[in-house]
Amino acid sequence: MQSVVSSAALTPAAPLAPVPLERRSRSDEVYDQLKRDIAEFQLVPGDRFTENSVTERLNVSRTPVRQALTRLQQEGYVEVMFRSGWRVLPFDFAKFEQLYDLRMVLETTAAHRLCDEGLRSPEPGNRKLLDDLMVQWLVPVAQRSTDTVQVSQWDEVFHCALVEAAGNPEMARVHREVTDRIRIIRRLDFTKQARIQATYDEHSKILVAILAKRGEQAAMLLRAHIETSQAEVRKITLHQVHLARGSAPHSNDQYK
Amino acid sequence: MQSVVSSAALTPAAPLAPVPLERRSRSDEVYDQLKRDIAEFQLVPGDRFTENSVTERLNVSRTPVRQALTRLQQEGYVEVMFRSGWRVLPFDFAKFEQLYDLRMVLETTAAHRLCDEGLRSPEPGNRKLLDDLMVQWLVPVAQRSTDTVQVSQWDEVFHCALVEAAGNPEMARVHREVTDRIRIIRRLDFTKQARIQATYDEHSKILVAILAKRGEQAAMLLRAHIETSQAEVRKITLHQVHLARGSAPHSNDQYK
DNA sequence: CTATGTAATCTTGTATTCAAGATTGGATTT
DNA sequence: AAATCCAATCTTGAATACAAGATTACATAG
Repeated sequence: MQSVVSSAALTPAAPLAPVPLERRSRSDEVYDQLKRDIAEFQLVPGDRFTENSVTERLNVSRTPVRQALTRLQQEGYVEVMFRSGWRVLPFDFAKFEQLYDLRMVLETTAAHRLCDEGLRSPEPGNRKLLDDLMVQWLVPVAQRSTDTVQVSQWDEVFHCALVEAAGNPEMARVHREVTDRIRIIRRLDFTKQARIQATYDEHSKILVAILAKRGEQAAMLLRAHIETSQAEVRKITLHQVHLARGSAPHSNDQYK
Repeated sequence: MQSVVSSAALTPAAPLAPVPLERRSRSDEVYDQLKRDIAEFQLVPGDRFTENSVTERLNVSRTPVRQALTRLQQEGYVEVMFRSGWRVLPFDFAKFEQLYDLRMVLETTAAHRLCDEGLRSPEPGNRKLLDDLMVQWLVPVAQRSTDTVQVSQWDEVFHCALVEAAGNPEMARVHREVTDRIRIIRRLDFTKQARIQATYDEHSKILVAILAKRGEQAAMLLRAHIETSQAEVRKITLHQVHLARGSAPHSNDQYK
């Protein structure tokens, strides 16, 4: 029990990717479910709810519910009101602006590094990430998807893969957290067909620039791409939020 | 309402500063205590321990202990082994490299923005942050502190303030998390007097460059400054860790 | 009708109990 | 002596019980 230290302390932690079968606890299930509910407006920003409402709906005890809520609170999705219930944090547009900005910093940094990669190690694994993106986005117009939900998800994957390919897993992790946080608002932006075509066009340009090792151009295109989304966010109204809520498969009164 | 929220998000989780006005639960106390124990080598990377050992030492029930441990697990400090205890994650030097790298990206971005601030809003509050730094670091050699612990803490504050002054609270929050994560290794780097003088010199140069709105130079100096620390990290040996452990006020066998 | 005081009901924070294995130490067998 | 089996002991995950207030519904007084 005692001097495991000397040997263990130098041993690098096990690689994250091949974690052999993660143990999924009830807390994890509840966490994922609640996060989904928030992103899909089952739980509307500003809404108040109690631990028991979740308990009854998901049919688990309060313990895993509380663990999940604590995690979500830590990550900035909900807040607890002492002995007076929980609520989904109301929309904070300033915070979304900041998150979009942070996203831009991380992604443009990644773009630059992908283009300077000749100076570093080639990283075959990351190379494959990029190749997959090429295959998916550099396609004839006729082969482009028209499914807004589909393209919205692919868009997330595109940007995450870009950062992951840059080779700093911690940076990628932070970027993924940011992606999670803005998902709720990003979804409202992806309703128009025009945005879909623009997304294909812009992603293509970005990939071509990276392929040509033109870092500054790639960064500039990314910045413009993200700024477009950011501009859309500023047009989001509470009315739209309400509409999205109505379109949800189930109303949220099961939380009341 | 949301003022409470934003203030919470803006509250710097300073090393020792108690979070103001917030309701402090037992879980929070345990969380802080355990985090301190890890940063100060009361709990050594690789060490295994049980929930009950913490329970007995801090004289609280398992519930708040578990909440604190769950948080620490989420943040990458400890891991749980199913029905077989917990352990402090062993040193992962690759991860420290990545965190230093991320830190560099955030801080150089901040430096650039502080220099381009003429184009943006002046932000009087952030201006004061910078002024305070000037007062603290731009002093005659005779007035420099020689207390390694003191300077080590001030160094953290310096870099955090720089990022905060850049005006993106979310970016500052992420930077603060990174700062927390590398504290354990940073401490080992700040034992030599020579590093202290170098720190004063380098911080001075960085501030002067920012004052002169020379963004590229400021970023370059920051990069060099952080790379120096990063290089020191590569020299850290387990022997040093063991020494640091021995110098801790209490031995850690109270966890056994 | 309005305002107020109060008791019943909720709600979260913490402690305790129960469940399902994992670990361990020792007796037993080969 | 070495290996193996088995029961007692630990350990975490989840459920439940209890504590300290916060909220609410309602009766009552003005």
